[in-house]
Amino acid sequence: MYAALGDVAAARAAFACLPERDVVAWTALVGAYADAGELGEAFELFETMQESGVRPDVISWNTLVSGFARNGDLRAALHLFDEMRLRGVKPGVNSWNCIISGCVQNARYDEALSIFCEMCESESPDAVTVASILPACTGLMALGIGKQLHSYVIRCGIKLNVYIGSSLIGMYSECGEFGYARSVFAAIEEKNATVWNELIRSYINEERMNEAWEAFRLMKENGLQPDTITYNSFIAAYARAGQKEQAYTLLSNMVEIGLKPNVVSMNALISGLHHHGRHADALEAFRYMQVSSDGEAKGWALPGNSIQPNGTTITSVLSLLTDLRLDRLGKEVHCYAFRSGLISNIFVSSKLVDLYGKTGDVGTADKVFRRISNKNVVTWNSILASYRQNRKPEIALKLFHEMIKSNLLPNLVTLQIALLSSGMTMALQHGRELHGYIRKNWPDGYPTALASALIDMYGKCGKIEDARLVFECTDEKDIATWNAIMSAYLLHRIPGEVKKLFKYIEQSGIQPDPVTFIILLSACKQEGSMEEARRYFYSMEDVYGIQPTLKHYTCMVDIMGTAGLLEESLELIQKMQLEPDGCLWSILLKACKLHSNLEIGEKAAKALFELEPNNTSNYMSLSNIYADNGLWESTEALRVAMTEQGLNVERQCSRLYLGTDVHTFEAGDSSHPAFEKILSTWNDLSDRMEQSGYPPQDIEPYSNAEADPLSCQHTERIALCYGLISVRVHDPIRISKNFRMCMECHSSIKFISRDMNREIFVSDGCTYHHFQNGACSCGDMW
DNA sequence: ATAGGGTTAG
Repeated sequence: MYAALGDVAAARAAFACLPERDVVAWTALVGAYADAGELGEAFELFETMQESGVRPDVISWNTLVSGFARNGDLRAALHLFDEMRLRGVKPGVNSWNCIISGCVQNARYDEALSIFCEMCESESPDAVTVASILPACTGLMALGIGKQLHSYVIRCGIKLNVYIGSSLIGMYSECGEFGYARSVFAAIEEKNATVWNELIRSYINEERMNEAWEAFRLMKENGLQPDTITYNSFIAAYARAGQKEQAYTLLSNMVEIGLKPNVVSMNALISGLHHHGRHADALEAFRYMQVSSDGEAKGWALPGNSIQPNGTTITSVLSLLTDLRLDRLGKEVHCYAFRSGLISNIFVSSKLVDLYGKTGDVGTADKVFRRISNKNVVTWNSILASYRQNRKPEIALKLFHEMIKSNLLPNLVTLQIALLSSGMTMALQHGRELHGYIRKNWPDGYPTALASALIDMYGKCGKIEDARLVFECTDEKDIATWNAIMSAYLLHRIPGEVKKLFKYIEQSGIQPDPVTFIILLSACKQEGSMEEARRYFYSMEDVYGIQPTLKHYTCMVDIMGTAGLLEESLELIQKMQLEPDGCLWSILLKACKLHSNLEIGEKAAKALFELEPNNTSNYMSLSNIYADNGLWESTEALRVAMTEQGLNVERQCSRLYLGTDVHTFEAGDSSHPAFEKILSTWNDLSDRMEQSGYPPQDIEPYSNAEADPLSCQHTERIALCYGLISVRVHDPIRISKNFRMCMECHSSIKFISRDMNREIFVSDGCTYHHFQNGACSCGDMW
């Protein structure tokens, strides 16, 4: 009795008074401790029972197994289940039910199903088994197995009770089989609130709100009171639809009829509104339940109620703060997660890695990542994406290999990030290895999303033919596939092919997306065909119903500005319905420089620095403009202004790819073992350039270690020299650097490509240069 | 003495 009441101490006292302790008494005590979550104690009692000569029977084992499983230690539960069989105790149907429901409760649906199959070899599943395994089918969207279980229930004459019935409705409704869901509902003789809730949810899932409310009314008519879960389902529906007022009305309705909104109600509000893009409203909902640092409730809208955030809350909120780039509040939530222990929730910790990665603090992202003990694929994907987004793709690739070594299987997202990272670093060999891996794991054709990522990778690695091959071999092309091949041609400066591909798109009736037009407009820019760009730009809305975004306007300003139509560009900016951003102004600024239009140029610069006072790259581009015009004093003034504002400029560095090895050359760093050789190689080249009549190269590659961070520090020359020494003669040299190349480097590499007869690729964050025979694919425009 | 359903999340 005490065990059932959850009073462990009383149960223990009662147990101590027993004159005789049989297996039933011992097991009851073990169960009491297991229920209380005191697993260590439960296990010790189990041992003590055996030491005192009482042999555990099958129910004792079941008690222990389910105790561990329910308290989240599935590993131990599985181990005990094996141990039981090793000790010659044959598991009964109940034992199988214990371990299966344990797996399901821990969301290990695949494991649950395989144990279920094992069970079917020796036992017949009963009503409890079916009710336990059905949620696994729902979780895996395994409609086929679910249907088989349904027919098993009918065939064996198992009564369609509320447990099996509600699980079946849930399964069918989750799999989109609403008709089946309704007929199961009709077949349940004694319906309870759960069954009605499932029916309502099936209507909500089908977006039939009128029927959902009709069911709500009928539920009451049949004498069943809607409960918190009923209301939460409606709240979630309205929040997802962005209907904040309706959702809040339901909250107060709940309170009026004496129901307490719980943490799920609030989570539904937060995540629903967030998904609908109502970020401010979602944040407001969280503030209602926010807890201050001393643990006191700051103010929950409904008096007398304070709802503690749980793992789901924190996950949703972190996701929201990431989208809003509110890293300061994110840190507060991080502290809260730490204090409350929610940090051990894998959803929470993965989201934290995401947050820090997306807000540019990859160092903290890495620290959080390292401390996660139960890393899964999503955790790894988060850290890989963080490094990639923070322009450290070579670390992303290194971690990818670490992940493989730790025996975790990469998923589609992992492979996408790895391919993107390979493309970014031009790590062709990595990319090829990934391609091999993908072919091996999807022998009958891989998902289209991976095809697009492969096309992107080959394009960025300079292998346009391979990109084309993957494109041609992809049967089910979606718009992303087309965009990928088009942007590969764009990268290789073959705008004619981009437009040709778009013609196919038009002819085959595929709907282009906003990205398609960015690529198209950029192709027009490469060709300098302004009229065509205009036509595409206006056809977006008129023909395809796509609203131009800021990026499209930026392309247009770029093209028109380059063509010298500065007044018209400014007009376009002023006429558009969108707020111009820094990027748009900086493009206009560049065009103004090109045509020496100081008047509009100053307007653009003023707007730019107002918008992004802390963006170092803006100063970079302005500095480049000054430098190109020989305005050294202005460059210096800019550098002083930046120092005064405490801005740090990212160190310049170039990377050279040798197979899967990456050599990094940072500005001012002469620690490379081949330093002397690099220097002498450069001196030789310098001499040869001078003899050939190239303009004198007055910049020593290592001389300006502490120099102005805004001027090019020519790290690509160092990388190139090392490449000339170490890359096999007929292999291309691949370099990527984090800043735009300067004019001098560009012309000297052109020279070297002819003089040394080498193929050289340089990606400089602005564009992609392919040097061959003294020419560059960028046509000297970048 | 053991086992069964529903709302929120990447």
